[in-house]
Amino acid sequence: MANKRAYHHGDLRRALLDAALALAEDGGPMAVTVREAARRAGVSHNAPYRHFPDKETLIAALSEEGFVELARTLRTARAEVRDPEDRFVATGMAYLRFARGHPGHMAVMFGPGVAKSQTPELQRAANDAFQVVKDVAADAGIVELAETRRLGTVAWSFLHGLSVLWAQKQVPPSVGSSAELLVELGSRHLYRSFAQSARKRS
Amino acid sequence: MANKRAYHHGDLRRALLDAALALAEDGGPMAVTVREAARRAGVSHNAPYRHFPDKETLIAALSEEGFVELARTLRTARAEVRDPEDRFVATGMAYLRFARGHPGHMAVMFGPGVAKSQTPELQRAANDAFQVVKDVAADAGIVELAETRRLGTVAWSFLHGLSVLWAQKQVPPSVGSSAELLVELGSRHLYRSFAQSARKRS
DNA sequence: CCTACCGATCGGTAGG
DNA sequence: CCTACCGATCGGTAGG
Repeated sequence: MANKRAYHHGDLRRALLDAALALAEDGGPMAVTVREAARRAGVSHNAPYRHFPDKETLIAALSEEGFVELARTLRTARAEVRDPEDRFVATGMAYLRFARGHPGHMAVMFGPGVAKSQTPELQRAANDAFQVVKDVAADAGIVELAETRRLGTVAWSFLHGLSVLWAQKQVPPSVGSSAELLVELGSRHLYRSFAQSARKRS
Repeated sequence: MANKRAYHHGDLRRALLDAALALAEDGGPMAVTVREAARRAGVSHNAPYRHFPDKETLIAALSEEGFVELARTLRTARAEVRDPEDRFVATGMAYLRFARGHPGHMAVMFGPGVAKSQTPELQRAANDAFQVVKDVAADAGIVELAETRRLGTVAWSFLHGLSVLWAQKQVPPSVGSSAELLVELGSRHLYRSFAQSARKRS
C-alpha cells in the first residue's frame, strides 16, 4: 500500500515502465498491455495515457532506455581496462551482464514488433550502443577500417546470440561451461585471430 | 477460391501451419492467433480445433517442425563437404540460410513464450539440431571433449546472433558486408583459432 | 488520476 | 467443418 501511494506522487511513469518491463520479460513486447501495466502500478487502466500517448510510445521509451543503459554499461567497462585485448573481453562481459540483468529491456530492444515505433531518439540510442562495439573493435589496431567493422559485427553477433540463447535456456547445460567462460573464450579467440590476420597482411 | 477448396480436402492442417508461420514472422509467437490462422486458411474460426487441441499445441508443432528442418538442413550441408574447416563453414552457411528462409519458424523456435509447451518431441528435435553443431565442432579434431563443446556453443551463438540481428535489420548497413561473408569470416576464424590452441596444448 | 463506456478480438465450448 | 455463443481482455475515448 505504501509503495502504491508513492506512485501517486510523481513516480507513476517509472512504475509503469517497470511493470511493462516485467511483462516484456515474460512474453516479449507483444505481451505488454497498457491495462496490465496500470493494474500492477495500482492505478486505473487509463491513467497511463497521462504519461504515454499510446502503447507504442511506452514500448519505444523502454527500448530507448535499454539502448542508452547498454551503451553506458559498455563504455564504462571499456574505460576500466587498459590492455586492448582485455578491454575487448571486458566489454563482451559487460554485454552479457546487461543482457542477464535486463531481460525485459532485451525483449523490447530485440524482440518482435520493433520495426514499428522507430523514433529518432531510439534510433540514435541504438546507433550509439553499436558505436561502442565498433570503438572496442578499433582497439585491435587493424589497419583496414572495413575489417575492424567486421570484427565488431562478428563479436556483437556472438555476444548477442549467446545472451539470448542463454536467457531462453536454449544452451544445453551439458556444455558445463558458464556463460562468462564462453564470452571470455570466444571474445579472446576472435580478437586474437582477427588481429593476427591483419598483422600478416600488412 | 480454388486453393481454399483444397484445404477442405485434407490440407487444412498444412494451411493452418503456414498461416500461423506468417503471423509468427510478423509479430512473434504471441501474435499467432487460432482465429486469424483459420481466417487466412478460409475456414471458420474453430475448425482448427479439429487438428490441434489448443493454441499451444499448434505453436509447439511449428517449433518442432522448425527444429527438424534445421537439423536436416545442417546435416545435409555437413555431408556435402570433405575438408573439416570448409565443412564447419558450410554448416554455418546452412544455419544462416535456414534462418533467412524460415523467419516464422525461427520466431517460434526462439521467440518469447517458448518455455511453455515443451513437448518431448520438441525437446528431442531441438537436441538433435544442436547435436549436428556439436558433430561439426568435433571435426576440428580437438582432443579435449569439453573444448569441442565450447567451440560448438560459441559458433552456434555467433551464427544465431548474426541471423537474428540480420532478420531484424539491426546490423547497420554501414558494415557493407553481406551476412554470408561475415558467417564465412567468423566461422573460419573461430575454427582455426580453437584448433590451433588445441594443437599447441597437446 | 478516475468511472463509465465503445467496438473489436481472443480462446474455447455447445451442439450439431 | 459450421453457426452461435460465453466470458475475458484489449486499446482507446468521453467527460469529468
